[in-house]
Amino acid sequence: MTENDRPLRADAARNRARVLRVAYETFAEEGAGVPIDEIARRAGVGAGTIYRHFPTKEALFQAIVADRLRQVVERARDQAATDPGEGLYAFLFHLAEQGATDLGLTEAFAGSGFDLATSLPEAEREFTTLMADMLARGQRAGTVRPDVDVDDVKTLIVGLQAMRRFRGEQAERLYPLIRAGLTPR
Amino acid sequence: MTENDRPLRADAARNRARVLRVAYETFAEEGAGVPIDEIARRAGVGAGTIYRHFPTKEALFQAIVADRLRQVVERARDQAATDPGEGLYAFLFHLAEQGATDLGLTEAFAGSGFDLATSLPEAEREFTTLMADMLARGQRAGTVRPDVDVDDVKTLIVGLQAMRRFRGEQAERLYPLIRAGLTPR
DNA sequence: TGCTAACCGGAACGAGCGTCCCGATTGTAT
DNA sequence: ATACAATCGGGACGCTCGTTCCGGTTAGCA
Repeated sequence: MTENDRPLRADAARNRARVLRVAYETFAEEGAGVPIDEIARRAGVGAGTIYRHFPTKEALFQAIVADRLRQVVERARDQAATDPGEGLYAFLFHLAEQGATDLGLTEAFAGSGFDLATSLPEAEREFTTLMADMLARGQRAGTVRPDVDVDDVKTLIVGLQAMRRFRGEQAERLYPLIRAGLTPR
Repeated sequence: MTENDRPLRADAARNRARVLRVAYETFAEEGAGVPIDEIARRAGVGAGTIYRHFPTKEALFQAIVADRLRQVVERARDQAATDPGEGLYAFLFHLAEQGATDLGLTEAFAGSGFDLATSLPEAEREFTTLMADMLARGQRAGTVRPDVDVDDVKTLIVGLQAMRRFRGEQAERLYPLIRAGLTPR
């Protein structure tokens, strides 16, 4: 019960929203390593203002990642409903593209100094469930090998995002190849 | 011509070798981010001693990586000579395994704050040539798709090492899958 | 309008790390 | 054995960055 229901003062609410928006962009561009002062500068506030809304830098990063994950999961749900056979592939490659423009998300998946399952267990569980679902659908539709499991898909996501992050658009050339590897012979 | 041909004093030579050996192990375990003081402590010397042999931490890291690359290339040459069809696959998966126990090497390939082609152009060229060679052999032997090029292989290496590094042995389950993707249908 | 609690910016603090410096030590040539 | 130059260890310095603190400012209510 650390909740505080009293509504924020107008300026405080404005600043909080501003910080969130700027932090979102900044983590995406620079990754989790960016200094708090840089986010404060971009948002036009003092560092103290950020710390009044988020107890640590880590907490701010988590808030952003949780939100980002929610978006990704939502999108994937639509994808899966549309085409069971393609859902998993569309999701994988979409995630890879996201990783290209969102360094923070990539780091969250890779787990560099930040364990998703520990920090955001709820979001992680939702994400895993969704993936299991899409995988099963693909396997039923015959577009995905039956011997692939959820952990394999998670591993693949890490690899795909690393390729996309470090090798740029060059990585896209490998998507068909990955798909071929996942397809039953 | 920044060379200095005068032989090192006995203690200096001993320390230099000791630092190289310890730095090798330490970068492998902890990655390029490990403090110089930690390497100095493990080697039983002062930080100043390291700086007398290597102008910067970066230079020490480069020296280690260059050596590591040389080993990898040498091993790959043997591999390629033995079995043209399997050479590329053996090399890829060997590199992935190396990445598991050698964080420094992984970082060098991924290019996180360190561009191989710029820092060690010679080693990089040799590495690239070897890869092109193995790729061509595999394609001639019919075990590798003809539409794959050297850049694709480099991208794959980044992905494989990321998988191995962040997902541990779990990554090995995907090796056959990657191979399937690379094999002509 | 005036009061006050909430909020603000940014200076200050402390920890971590790369690099430099210097008085003490030691290898080596004579 | 002696002398001197090379080398050594580790403390000092400067910088970055997360976090805290505080004197000044402002929103919201009476």
